[in-house]
Amino acid sequence: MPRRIDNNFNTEPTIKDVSQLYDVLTDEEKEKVLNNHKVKHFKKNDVIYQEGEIPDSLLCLGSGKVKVYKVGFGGRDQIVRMANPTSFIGYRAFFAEGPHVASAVVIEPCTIFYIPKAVVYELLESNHQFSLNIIRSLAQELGFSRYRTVTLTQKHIRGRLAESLLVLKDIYGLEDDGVTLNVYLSREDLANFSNMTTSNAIRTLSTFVNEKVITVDGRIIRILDIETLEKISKLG
Amino acid sequence: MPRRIDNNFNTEPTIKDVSQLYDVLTDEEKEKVLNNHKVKHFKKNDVIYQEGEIPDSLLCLGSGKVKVYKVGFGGRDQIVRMANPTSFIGYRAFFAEGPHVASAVVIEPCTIFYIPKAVVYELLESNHQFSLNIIRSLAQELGFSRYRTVTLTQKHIRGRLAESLLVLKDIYGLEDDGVTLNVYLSREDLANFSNMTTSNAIRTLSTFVNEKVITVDGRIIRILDIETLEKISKLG
DNA sequence: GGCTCGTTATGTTATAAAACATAAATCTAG
DNA sequence: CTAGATTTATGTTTTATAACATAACGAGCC
Repeated sequence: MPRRIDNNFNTEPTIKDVSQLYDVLTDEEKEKVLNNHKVKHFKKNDVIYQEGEIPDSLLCLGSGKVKVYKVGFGGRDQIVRMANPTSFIGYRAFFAEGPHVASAVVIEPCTIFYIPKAVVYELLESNHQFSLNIIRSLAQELGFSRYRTVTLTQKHIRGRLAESLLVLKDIYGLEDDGVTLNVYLSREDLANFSNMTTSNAIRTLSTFVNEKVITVDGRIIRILDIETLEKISKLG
Repeated sequence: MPRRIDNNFNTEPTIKDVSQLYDVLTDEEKEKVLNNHKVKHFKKNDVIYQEGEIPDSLLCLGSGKVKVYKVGFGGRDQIVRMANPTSFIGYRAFFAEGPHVASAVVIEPCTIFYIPKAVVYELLESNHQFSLNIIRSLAQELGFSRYRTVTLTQKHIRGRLAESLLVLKDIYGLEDDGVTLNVYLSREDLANFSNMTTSNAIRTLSTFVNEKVITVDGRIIRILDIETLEKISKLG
């Protein structure tokens, strides 16, 4: 497989990049956040948190890529979210004040900011715009989750996989060439994101290649014909 | 079919009953809400809101029962929520500041309180505990939605229907006899809640009756053996 | 009382997708 | 550089569930 391009090699992120948080704070609040957060680095396949753990900090993904998945019944996992910078991760459990009900694992090397619970709750109290941002994030993610429930239960395999590729494009974008999906998942992850077996993900990817909708080179996927891909996604 | 019992015949609800809202307000804020809300009544099968509409008020269900569903691809609807008093409805779209992506229809006669957008945003600004309640609600509902995504995609028909019956029991409870589900859905609604065809909902209900797990009398469902029902739900 | 329409019930057939079975290709570690 | 493990690929069989087809039942209406 060709080398992956590291888009962040020259820009080590800081918590100031988390605009959802930092942009709405007063100078005093910014000071508090800057002095009261930790930075951790994770490498590929590291576990960031696991189902059952109780969160004690709010986590922001500064750089890298993360999958969030629930362990299913027949052994198959369901990826419920693919997170991109700079968004909060594990924040659903944090704000529900309960345990994580999914696990987060690194797809691409990550920088993660940890803001202690007490600090976050002080911010929620002092800064209603921050609260509004959290509310809006949760509301949008709930909308996405319900949409996915319907598509994952009702669309056929081709539609589900096509949709997943389009969702990944929306989340991570394309590389400079305008066709290469800027995320490299195993067939198994792709299957777990699309609610199908790994075999069927492989098979269906192959048919997309045969139909000249995409090309596949290892884990690198190039979208050749996005209109057709959207049509496949729509028709189910 | 026997007469349905109206649990609210002697208690017309008011907005003061919406504890998630009213209990955290200051006297001044209570006054504002009391003077600035509308009450509407709906009868069975009425549409409260529809996919695509833009919400301009926050809605609270004072009494009654509501189904929230998304129109699927193959014509089959997916019920994404069954709402009970006294909870907010349609609030996901309201707080995401976008259109409704699902429709809400009355299952049992409803009283609904409408609080105008401007008033809600004033409250969010002045009362951080109210914001926290909204955040917690959304976070919990997102957790439920993701859980359902996994069960609806991975459990088999029996497991899905068993789980739906248990979820309905958790939401609406049982009648005084301790066995009768306190909600009366058509087989079609039950199917749309459980991601299956109406035929299969009918068929599977019958097998549960044969196995003496439940009894069915029209739309009245009695849970005879909840341990077995939980086992069926767990095993998929 | 008989009629119509929506709902419930049940049997049969078709099919999408899982499960199973190998094998080839690729990566990883010693 | 080789050996083992993991991932990808592809063909075959099995099965869960949708789709289809009637029919019985019940509620509301003339």
